Amino acid sequence: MQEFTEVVLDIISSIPRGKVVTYGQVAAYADSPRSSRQVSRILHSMSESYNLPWHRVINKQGKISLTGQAGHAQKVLLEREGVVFKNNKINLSIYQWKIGENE
DNA sequence: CTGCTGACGGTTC
DNA sequence: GGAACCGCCAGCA
Repeated sequence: MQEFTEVVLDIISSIPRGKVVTYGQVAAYADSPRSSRQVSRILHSMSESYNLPWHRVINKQGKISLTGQAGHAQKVLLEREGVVFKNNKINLSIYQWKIGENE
């Protein structure tokens, strides 16, 4: 068992292309189901310097939490990976990745 | 060390 | 069905 941050980063870097995960999923897998906020915090902090697919992390609403430029960029990145946006939202039933299932 | 903040989630009203 | 509130816990000043 590593640090919360370590686990989160590991998960983010393990998200398969064309799939997405929610903050709650990552937090739960990192042994902190209530730390969904920290997930976003880590992403924002680490993804700037690391090559992390932060755009594959969204909220439970299937939407992008960010607004404006950043949110738009994330949408574009996901669409490039084959993710289809439904009314500016993602169908989690299809694109939500099961952590630990398979890469 | 203390306190505040926050890409959110779940529950309650 | 939707809005509001609380909880949670790692970073950072």
